[in-house]
Amino acid sequence: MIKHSKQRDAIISCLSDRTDHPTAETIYSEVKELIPNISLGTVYRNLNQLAAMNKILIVKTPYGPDRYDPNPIQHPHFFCTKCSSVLDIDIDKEKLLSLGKENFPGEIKGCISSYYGLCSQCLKTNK
Amino acid sequence: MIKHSKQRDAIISCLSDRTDHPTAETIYSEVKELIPNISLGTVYRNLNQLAAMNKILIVKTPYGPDRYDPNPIQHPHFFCTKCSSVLDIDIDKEKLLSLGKENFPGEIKGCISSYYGLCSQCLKTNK
DNA sequence: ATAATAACAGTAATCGTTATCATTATTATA
DNA sequence: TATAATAATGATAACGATTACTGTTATTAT
Repeated sequence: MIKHSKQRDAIISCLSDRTDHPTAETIYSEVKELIPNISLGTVYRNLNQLAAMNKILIVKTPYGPDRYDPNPIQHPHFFCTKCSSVLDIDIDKEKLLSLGKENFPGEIKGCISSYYGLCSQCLKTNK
Repeated sequence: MIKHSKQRDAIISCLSDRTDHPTAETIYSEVKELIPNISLGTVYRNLNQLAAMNKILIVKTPYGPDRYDPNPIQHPHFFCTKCSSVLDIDIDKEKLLSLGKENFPGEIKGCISSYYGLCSQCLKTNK
């Protein structure tokens, strides 16, 4: 049985409506401004709980700490190797899955796709 | 300038010709039978060095420790959620890349694709 | 043979994350 | 509304995987 908590509320409201896929540490330091004595463990505990309830997504990164996504549906991400930003990348999930299912003898339940390279910002300033 | 070492030789020969994508710990305990006083740090140092020279691949897993692949060319993997085995899955890399390139404004340099589900072994015994 | 130095074993330290535990806050029930 | 049950908390310790350090050993160039 789940009980209401202002910490969880603050974490959810910090994460929703953002597209930058923050780390737990980032969420922690932002929520800290509203609830100064919140602890990092509370942030992790709630993020894990929310992910277990399918309200958010944990985004595993090739390097560095996990990032968190307010969109709970698994979808592909792009990792900029220059500025480390994490972006959504619009790819039809079914196409990715069917590519896997074509030649695999087991049962494919899902797919985590991570693209990497330079984001459009970095591509510009790189010039 | 790189110097020869029997430890590195043993690590390479342990990893080559296997398809099970062992962890550093697995490689460590197997090489230990030939070189009993080898240390885990040496295994990690050499695996990282070999990966930096593009002789092997480090396979990041959604959960658990990294795995190592004697095939240095980045390619998709399948993770069995039941037995934790890591398998190669035969998917055309170019198809995956072109799916990403279609609608992305930056420059895509590569793609790490991780499929998961039940391997054929587990699918059978699951019945 | 000697000198230079890459690689080593052993171990401490790091990072990101999870677990523990006594206390506090929320909710259900009397 | 008071009380009891317990979920959630803050603080901190512990964890797993990996990396960094340090004095010693092995390999290579001279």
